[in-house]
Amino acid sequence: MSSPGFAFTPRTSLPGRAGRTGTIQTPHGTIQTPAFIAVGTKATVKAVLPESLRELGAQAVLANAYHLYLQPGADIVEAAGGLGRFMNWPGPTFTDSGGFQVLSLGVGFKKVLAMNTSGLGDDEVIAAGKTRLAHVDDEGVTFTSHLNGTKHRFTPEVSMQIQHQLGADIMFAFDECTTLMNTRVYQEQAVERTQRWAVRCLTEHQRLTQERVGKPYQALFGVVQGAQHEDLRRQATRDLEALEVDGRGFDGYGIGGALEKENLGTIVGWCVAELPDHKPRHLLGISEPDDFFTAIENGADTFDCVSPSRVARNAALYTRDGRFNVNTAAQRRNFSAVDEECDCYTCTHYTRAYLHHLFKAKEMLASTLGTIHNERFIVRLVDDIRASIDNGSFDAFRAEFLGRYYARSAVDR
RNA sequence: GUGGGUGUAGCUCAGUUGGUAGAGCUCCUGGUUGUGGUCCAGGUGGCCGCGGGUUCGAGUCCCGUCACUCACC
Repeated sequence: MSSPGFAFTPRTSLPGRAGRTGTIQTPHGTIQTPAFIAVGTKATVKAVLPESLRELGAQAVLANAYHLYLQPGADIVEAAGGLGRFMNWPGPTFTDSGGFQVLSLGVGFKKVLAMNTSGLGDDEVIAAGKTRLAHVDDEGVTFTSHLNGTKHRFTPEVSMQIQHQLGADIMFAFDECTTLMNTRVYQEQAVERTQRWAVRCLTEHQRLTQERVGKPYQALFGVVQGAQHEDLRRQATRDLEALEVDGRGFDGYGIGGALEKENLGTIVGWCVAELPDHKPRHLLGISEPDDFFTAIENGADTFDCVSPSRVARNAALYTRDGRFNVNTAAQRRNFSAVDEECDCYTCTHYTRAYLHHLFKAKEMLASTLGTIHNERFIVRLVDDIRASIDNGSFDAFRAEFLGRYYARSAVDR
């Protein structure tokens, strides 16, 4: 059953593999896939104007339900006319469910190593100076706001209500993200919990969709967990795909959770193998150049990641010859572009020496120019991969791009 | 001129009863994968103003000296 205003149409397939190009149709425009979705957690891609985002080729923006619920509040965004209207982004929008915050506010991703989190008290310290701000139970998650310490409770229903108010074209089901440190037993429990939550998300989503007549259709993606375990991943995917409420299932899927570089392609492959061709697959939180090729080859269609913008704000910039820090002494008198082959606003108007100066002087424009470049670099890379699939040169392009990017001659990056 | 204070890393300073020096910032180099990120980690860098003395040993105690600074003449 097709959904009004939302559809995915595959175009070209990668011979012998799951990779493909295609088009996602949303009420606010189309997305050519594979595509990189810019992250604007708090209804803004930090440091850049929406006009700049559009100019650099971003096709869509992803915001976060947890952050916008806390500030300014989902009702405000709704009253403004929805996320896109509110932030002046006319194109397609996504919202994440807040599920990831179960992890990032909970055990603290990569901040706490090998700590057994079960059975700890309420205010346990999870790292030097860090107090655990989220606790999971079977019904939902209790958060302590990182802004003002107030208590909040997210359930699948609450997340869906918030996301419907935010009004993004594509929403994600509320899930529990785990780490590779969790035990197999815990991973099983988390997957089961995520599945039960998925049913509730879909049910609430259908209820809200029917209730909100006249509003643009909002698509809902289920999220696959299961960490590095093949049986869990496959079962979780099958269970999600089998779900239907009132004759309607998920519109697409997110692949989330614990992923390592080494098994990323394999894990995406397991999930994709259990999914139908006519629904898009979003890989959550990935943006390293080699990861794109691997994930796309194995069937991922869209990506989102904070890395390009976060890293840019700390002076790390991408080039065809690898990433480098523009705030190092070597760039002080370098009057060439960040990347001579880049067509972004930053590279066509400014020099490394100028960016070096802006970063050293802690000027705001440093973040803006750096982010414009990094977002463009990543968007373009994925665009180029898409083009390479369409014209049959994927493997050649991969070999050329990665060979150069990771060559690390290091001499004059 | 007299009396007091201060001289320790590029900068601002800490150095306990004497046991061959530390912090923050700067500087240098990394890192950042569904944003708890104006952030994290590591590193370079000192004949402790200078010269004597006491002591096994002095940034620490004593004498002298220079510089800066405050107050009073």
